[in-house]
Amino acid sequence: MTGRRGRPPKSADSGLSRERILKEALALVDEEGLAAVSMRKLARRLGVDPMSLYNHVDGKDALLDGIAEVLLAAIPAPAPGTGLRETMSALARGFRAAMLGHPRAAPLVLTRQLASMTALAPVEAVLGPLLAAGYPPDRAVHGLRAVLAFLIGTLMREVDAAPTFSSTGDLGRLADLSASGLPAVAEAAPHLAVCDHEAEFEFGLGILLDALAP
Amino acid sequence: MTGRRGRPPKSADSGLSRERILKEALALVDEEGLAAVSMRKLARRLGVDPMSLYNHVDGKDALLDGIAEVLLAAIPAPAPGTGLRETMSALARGFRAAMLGHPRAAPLVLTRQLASMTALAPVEAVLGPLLAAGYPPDRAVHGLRAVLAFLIGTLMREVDAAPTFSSTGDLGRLADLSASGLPAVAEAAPHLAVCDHEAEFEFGLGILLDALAP
DNA sequence: ACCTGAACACCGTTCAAGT
DNA sequence: ACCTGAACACCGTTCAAGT
Repeated sequence: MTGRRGRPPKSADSGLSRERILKEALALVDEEGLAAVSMRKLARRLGVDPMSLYNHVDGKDALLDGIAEVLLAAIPAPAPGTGLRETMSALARGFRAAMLGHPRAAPLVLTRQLASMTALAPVEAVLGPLLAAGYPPDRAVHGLRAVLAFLIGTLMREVDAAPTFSSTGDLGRLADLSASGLPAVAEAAPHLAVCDHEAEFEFGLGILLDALAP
Repeated sequence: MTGRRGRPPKSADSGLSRERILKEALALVDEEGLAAVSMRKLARRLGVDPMSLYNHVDGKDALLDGIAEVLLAAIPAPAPGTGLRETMSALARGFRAAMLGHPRAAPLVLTRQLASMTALAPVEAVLGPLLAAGYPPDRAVHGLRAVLAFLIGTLMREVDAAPTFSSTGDLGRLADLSASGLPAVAEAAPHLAVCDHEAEFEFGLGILLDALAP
């Protein structure tokens, strides 16, 4: 019984691991934003040679996918056995909360093609009640995707990564809108110049859930 | 009358202009994708020193914003005077068509914070009929934003920039889904493994328009 | 007013070498 | 198995110089 299971401490055991790398990468994104992420800077933060990262992660793109999966994994599974509407609503809220917890990293989830199976648990949680409610599988998938599209679109805006087509709340903007010469824009200017994300989210989600789970 | 309006051909008149730069940049994105865009490569294609671009464009980020505005400007204004539902539906289709015409550039529109007034024309076109139909301004803006969020989310998926949470149509995937051990996922696997974008778009848009413009 | 080229401070990744 | 550092082929942008 030598302990250590055949892993002699030898020399440069830096304690690096995929998990530690992803955690530090997420912290870096939270602090400095996506544009600031580089393999070299991340290595510096970990006190390690840049090339060491490649022993645990497949390159920069795989690193970003990894961060996305960490975020995705934070979505809580809804309590089983509750009704269709409650389940869908809880999942949507969980998704939103997970993204708003890391707004600068959220675009990684919202804009990347993720191959992972990580996200299948939420899919199951939505699809189950839809099928149980009598939806034929193809319509259930349509419904799932419609809600997902709305979620992605709203969250991109909340996270400041999507076009508002009108404003972000600064004051000069209100004047611009009023003076645009477009009558409807001018009339709605006070509302275009602000965005209550919470209300926006509830409004859209309400429409979709009314249609899918009345 | 000297003609030439005080612009002597002098020397290195390269014929560069903001318009020519943006056009070539869009072509570059169409051909090689967003990741391949660099000031230096773009300059090479234009037969010009990289730094010359900075006389017409404010840097790489402004260049990307410029491309996005070119795309946005391609959305046709809907015929005025038609009904609420027709107007919203036409605009949604026009937006979608403009993005699908340049799928690799579309993320620039869908994921960037655009300060431009370029997009106010479509906003006016939607808001006008909503207000005329008796919507109070705040609810009209809610409706506008809900549709926009759905559009952004669906288009991100169509353009392969968003997570599907299940698949992209390859065949190994279907097997994975069926064998996932998740009963609802397995039952819906054939539908999760494919995505008829047209049908998906109509389904979601239909729900929203039914709620907003019945 | 517009164009140029050298220079600076960065990148991601390959490869050969170490332990 | 994991870590290192030199090297390669790139980046965006500043600045001084040209016309």
